[in-house]
Amino acid sequence: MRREGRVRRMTARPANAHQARLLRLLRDGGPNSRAQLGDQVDLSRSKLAVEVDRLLETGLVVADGLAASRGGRRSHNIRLAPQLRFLGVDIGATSVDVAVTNAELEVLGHLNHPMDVREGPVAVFEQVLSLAAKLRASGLVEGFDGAGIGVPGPVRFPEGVPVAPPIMPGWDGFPVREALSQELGCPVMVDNDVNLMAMGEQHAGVARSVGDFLCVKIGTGIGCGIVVGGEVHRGTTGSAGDIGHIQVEPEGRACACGNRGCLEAHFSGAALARDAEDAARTGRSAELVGRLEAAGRLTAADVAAAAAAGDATSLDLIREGGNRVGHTLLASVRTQVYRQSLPLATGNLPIVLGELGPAAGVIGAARLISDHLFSPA
Amino acid sequence: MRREGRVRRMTARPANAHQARLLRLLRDGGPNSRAQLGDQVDLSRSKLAVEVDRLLETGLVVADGLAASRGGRRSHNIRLAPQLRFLGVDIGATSVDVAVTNAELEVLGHLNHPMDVREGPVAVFEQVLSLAAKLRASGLVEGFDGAGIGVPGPVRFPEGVPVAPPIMPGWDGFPVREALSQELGCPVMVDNDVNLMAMGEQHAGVARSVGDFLCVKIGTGIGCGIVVGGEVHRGTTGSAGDIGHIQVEPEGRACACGNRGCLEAHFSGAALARDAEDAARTGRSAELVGRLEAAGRLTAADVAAAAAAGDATSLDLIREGGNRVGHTLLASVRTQVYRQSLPLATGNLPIVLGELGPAAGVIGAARLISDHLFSPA
DNA sequence: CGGCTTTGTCCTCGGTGTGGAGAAAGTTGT
DNA sequence: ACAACTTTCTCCACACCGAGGACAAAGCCG
Repeated sequence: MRREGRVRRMTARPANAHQARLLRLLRDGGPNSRAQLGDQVDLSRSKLAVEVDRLLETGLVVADGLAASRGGRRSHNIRLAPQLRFLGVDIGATSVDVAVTNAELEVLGHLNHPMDVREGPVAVFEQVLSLAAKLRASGLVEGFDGAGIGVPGPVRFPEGVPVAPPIMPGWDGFPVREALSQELGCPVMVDNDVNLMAMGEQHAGVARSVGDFLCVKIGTGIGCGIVVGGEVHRGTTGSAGDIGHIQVEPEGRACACGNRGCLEAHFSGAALARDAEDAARTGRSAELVGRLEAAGRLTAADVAAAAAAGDATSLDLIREGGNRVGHTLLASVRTQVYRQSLPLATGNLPIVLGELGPAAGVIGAARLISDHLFSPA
Repeated sequence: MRREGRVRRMTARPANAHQARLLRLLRDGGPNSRAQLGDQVDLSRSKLAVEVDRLLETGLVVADGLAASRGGRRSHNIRLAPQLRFLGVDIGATSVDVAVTNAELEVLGHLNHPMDVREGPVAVFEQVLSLAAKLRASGLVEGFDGAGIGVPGPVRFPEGVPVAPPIMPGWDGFPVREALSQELGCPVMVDNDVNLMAMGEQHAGVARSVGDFLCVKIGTGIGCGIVVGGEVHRGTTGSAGDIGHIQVEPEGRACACGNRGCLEAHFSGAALARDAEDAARTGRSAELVGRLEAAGRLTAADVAAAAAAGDATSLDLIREGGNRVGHTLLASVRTQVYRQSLPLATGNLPIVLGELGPAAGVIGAARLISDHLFSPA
């Protein structure tokens, strides 16, 4: 006997492409009347009714009252089952984000915890599960119907396993998908964090209704999500967007990956150093002023050292760097790109900041798993 | 009454996706037995028989004797109608290539004629039609069932119209597809020449069975064909692969497009100059030796001037530049790419020369139109 | 020449989607 | 309040399509 009040988790999957299509329409467009759905799918009314009825039987969608009239008899509203829950996990280099969404990918709860990814998969997973438990305890959710997870490095997508990740060597080959699926008892999909950020902005952010775009994330590392024809392009090895370690300066600064002159080592580091010198000159941090006078200039390493020594300004710089630098950075990127390319190519090429911030990753993760579950079995 | 000996041109189109699939299998795999086709398409024998019979009725395919036994009753061979003919046209900056192929895209005849694309669409079309007439006169073909044409610049693909092409300003907005279709009396598709080169190498060249690759063409200009998941990616404006006018040197050499420091202005020009100095030092060309002694160094402009003055070596340099430079160039590109990227990304990244040479463009053009015609109407 | 395999054809049968008829449920105008 | 019109939903008959089995034809092998 089923315990009362207990919510059955999603077991069914769409039986065919039509049902999958309907589920995605309801996910992306929210509740819809049967008639509205009919306008969008090019099926006969009878066929549509059959498919909707089957979805109702499986419990994936539920009836939701009557829709407003469009001039005649009112249609019945349909929506995705309200108790469906997806878990979105975004593992960054220095923190993990965990969020729970409904089937329409609206974030119902979101937690963040600072944590170094280099502590390894076991420790990070413990943290992820503890955050997920906290969300569960809040009463928003009794269980998860699926989970998406992003990691800061290349992923062999079909298996959900990181491969040769430069900034998280301990994760190489760790069966992320398999392990998390075991722990949570639900389907899991794994992807690169920047790909998920791209999917998040595509679903609910600045890239809504854009079919082709690049999503560049400048954080601890630099990565690039590539969306072609509405689909994320991962490349054979899952490293298609791994632009952080392209060499931009032949004999440049040493990088964590072992090479010299990587984009990542220069670009994000240099920006941080510039900001630190600013802070020193305006006297905001005695610690930085001291280091500046001693060395004549500041580097990213100085900021890191000052932060380790407890300097609040440096900590702020590191923490907020991404956001604060954003707008100036954007202007300079725009200038460079527009000057260095043909007007035809850039004429309709907006370069803008993402609008979801830290939510992009977890929303993208939820979308990843929903795309997986809302596809024919 | 139909005149005797006259070949009816292709009028039918595949009626559904299954037929389209079969036509492409026959195009790419040559004649096949019904049984072999059955192995590849996942249809019941009855269904397959029906679709093949319908294709036979339309005349798109013909029976072709008995296949070898595979241990039991021998199957009947099927092949694409042998009289089908596609015209492939490749308009380069300094010459036009025109070839005729059968339905399996085998080149039956190929003509080249030096010609400056800047003479404009009317003059170039006249030349193309004259070359096509010459092929017709050779008896290989009585008419064309479709034509593909490549032009050296961005194309608005659905309409088949060049847009803002830097090296052929007179072609901007000229209705290439419409005009050629009128003249030839058959369906025509238009694309960028580098995209067609990529399709050619994909069909019959070095990129066979490769789903994702870039095809870089270094000629008068520099362009890049982008193939993602087996499909050419053109971008919204058709300028996705237009890398020739990316600025690589902030205050570099002036380019025909009006900017300074374009990849195209530097890269191909510099290589040419290096080769010219070589030629001068080894005393192969008195003209170049003179210019070298006068100026201390040689530039692409010097080579052009020497060629204009009738210097044979310079003419050869310009004409054969692409091929001869190929291998050295390739080595240097390889070195740069491999050093500047992560091993994961480049581990399985061959960088090789195309193997079709000047045939790549026309084969790609034939493939473009065959893809169009061998798709559901 | 007899068994075995493969291929082609025919036929039946179940599933599927279309489109019409008609009822149910609203809106608008008088 | 009522008539006329619109929209939505359900039911049903019908055409079509494709799968798969039965069987015949054609070939191989010993």
